[in-house]
Amino acid sequence: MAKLQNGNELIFRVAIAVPVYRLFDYLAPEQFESAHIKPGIRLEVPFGKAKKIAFLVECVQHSDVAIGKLKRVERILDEKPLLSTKDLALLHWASRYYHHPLGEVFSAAFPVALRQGKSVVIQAEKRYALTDAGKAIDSELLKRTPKQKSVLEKFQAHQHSLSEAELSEWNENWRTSVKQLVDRQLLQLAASSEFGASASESIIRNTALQCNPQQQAAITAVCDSLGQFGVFLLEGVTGSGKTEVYMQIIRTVLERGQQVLVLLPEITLTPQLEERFRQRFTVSIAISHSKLTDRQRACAWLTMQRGECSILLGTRSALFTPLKNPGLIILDEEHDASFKQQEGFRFSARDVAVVRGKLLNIPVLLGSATPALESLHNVDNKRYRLLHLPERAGDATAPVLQLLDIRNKRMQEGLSEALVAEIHKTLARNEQVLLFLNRRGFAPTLICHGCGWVARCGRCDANLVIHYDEGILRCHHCGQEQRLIKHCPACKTGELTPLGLGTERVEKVLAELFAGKTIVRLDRDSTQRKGALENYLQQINQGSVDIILGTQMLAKGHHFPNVTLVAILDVDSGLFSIDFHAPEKLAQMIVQVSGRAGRAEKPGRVIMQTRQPEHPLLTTLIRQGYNSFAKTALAERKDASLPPFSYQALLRAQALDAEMPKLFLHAVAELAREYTKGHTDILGPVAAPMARRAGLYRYQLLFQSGKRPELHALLNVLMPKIEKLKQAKKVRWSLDVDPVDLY
DNA sequence: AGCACGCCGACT
DNA sequence: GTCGGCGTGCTC
Repeated sequence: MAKLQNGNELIFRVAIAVPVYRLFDYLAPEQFESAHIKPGIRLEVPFGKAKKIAFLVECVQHSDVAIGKLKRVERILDEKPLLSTKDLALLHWASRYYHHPLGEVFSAAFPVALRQGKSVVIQAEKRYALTDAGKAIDSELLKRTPKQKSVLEKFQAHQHSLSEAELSEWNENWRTSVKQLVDRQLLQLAASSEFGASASESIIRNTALQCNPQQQAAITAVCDSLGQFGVFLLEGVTGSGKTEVYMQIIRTVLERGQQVLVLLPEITLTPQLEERFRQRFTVSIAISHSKLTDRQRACAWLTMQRGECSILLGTRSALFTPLKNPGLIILDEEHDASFKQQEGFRFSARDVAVVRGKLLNIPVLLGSATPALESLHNVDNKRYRLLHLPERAGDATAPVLQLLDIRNKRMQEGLSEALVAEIHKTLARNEQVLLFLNRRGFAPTLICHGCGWVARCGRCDANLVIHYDEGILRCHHCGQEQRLIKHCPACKTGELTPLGLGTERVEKVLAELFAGKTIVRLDRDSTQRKGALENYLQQINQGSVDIILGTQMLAKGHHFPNVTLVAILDVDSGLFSIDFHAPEKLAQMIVQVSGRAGRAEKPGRVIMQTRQPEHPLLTTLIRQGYNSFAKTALAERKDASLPPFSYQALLRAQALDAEMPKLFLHAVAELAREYTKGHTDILGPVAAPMARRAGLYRYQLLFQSGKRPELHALLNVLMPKIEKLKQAKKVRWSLDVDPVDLY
């Protein structure tokens, strides 16, 4: 029934993943079942020369486009929408809030396979489990078939089934051995879904740990609020037992027959948590992050959508996964900047999670040892409820933080004599040392001792970083590389000298100073190889490593129980950034790195080398802790009318031409001034902190208002006009609502 | 984002 | 005389 009663054709208004702030109208397909026509269904439509997948937004009777120009929907792909009405409302909200085209927002919510129009019938990946015979057998009996023996041991070490993906992650060549073990009836194909454990069957596998009163209070607070919206900020230092709190709350949610979405900032953190969850819960757990194949992600998405799986563990992009029976959203390490998407649809997974929780009427649990200032502010204004875990669980004591004044001290490649002595003492006690330096490579600068020439990137406003191991100079911003040169290209005579410190360089001096000790360097360069990080972590935890040296990567999640001394080699570099977020990020980094030490019975110490021993950020943090720092920092933000006491949106523009981005933003600023009525400040345009990157010149324009509605009202009128601006066609531009870094 | 249309340089 | 460079504009 394509015709309406009045003789007009029914119009399908759809969203398509193109960077255009507009929906498209189509004629209804030749034939369709009107009962199936619900917002959110996927359609195949002709678009320009190509066919595209579109998402139905609404059906209307009239189109502003001449009827003759309308094309017809080619095919209806779904019998019913894959997203609930509430999740569709969430996407509409996100599109409006982030001023991003609805089609692209829809696209972000779907896994690639479904975005491309694939059918929802996707083969789930196989899982294998031990048979009773497999559980009972002594693996030594298989010593003549070592490959099968090791596979068997892998299964026996876990109490649960393993998926094809997990096996591949462990060892690429598992298939033959698994097949042989299946033939010997030691392994079997696990039930396609472990979910649906009948009520009589237990959801949990092993018993929960004993909780302290604060943990218990947190568990009770969230559990009492199940079935209604509320945001909880679970603040607990490393080792305070946040994960145990999560697991006990999850158990209650599962017992209610509901699902849980757990978001983490990084892929590297998923295996640990997955393992703990699998040890605890019998229900099936889906995983979703960018290192998985499209099929695996689509599979995780669909099993959650159908309610065949109870827990989803994923990164930022898993936020939009539909839940048949939503019960709870957990977002761990909520302060982490990785939750903010930094390109395209620039959403904050934390903020969208809160809105989703509100729409679904379920609680949202945010966890961190170092909550974002914004979240603490939301506690102050009663939007979030604080759940505090002040103590370290068990007997572990908190590490002692101290500043090491290195002014006028003799330094050897960034290491003061005092620090070297401390490292020696620690190693003598057979304990591990962890050194943190947030700069990879050998040295950040190559300078000519003769004429002052510096190796610069030809495409960015940045110096090339020396990577001695690879014999190259590399730009850390655009990735461009060139061979490491020996002679100055400018004066031809001068000697080229590395200036500054990177992890490679510190590693080299450590090898000299602590000859005979095992040193492991953990940074993006040393862990590029698949499985390299896991390998190193295993070595470290087995105690075969004495000194661990690394970047950022060390600050997140991994625990090093035998580390008793942590040193932050260069804390000062974080003190002088132009970005107002820098002190917050630095304080979080210090506390997070500190959390790596002193977990077991051995107390930990944290030494920070500084030339600013009186710096208020450092002294407040050390003497009074993160919360006092946060109070001070929030007070400063308030005085300066910075977020969270004001609201920002940053318009960025870049182009090959040096002038166009500035001209474009000037035109926008001029337009904006016509509409703002003084409620919103228009700051700039100014050159971006890195004015040129990957060959493109970059400018930015900041909008800031004390009232969010004012800011959004301005952006609402501005965006369509920006799109039509003639200068807009000569630059690449993007809007970033609530920017977290001003680069 | 794709993809075609369109007006200026080195090739059979 | 054409092939093709990527600037510009459109997609219901």
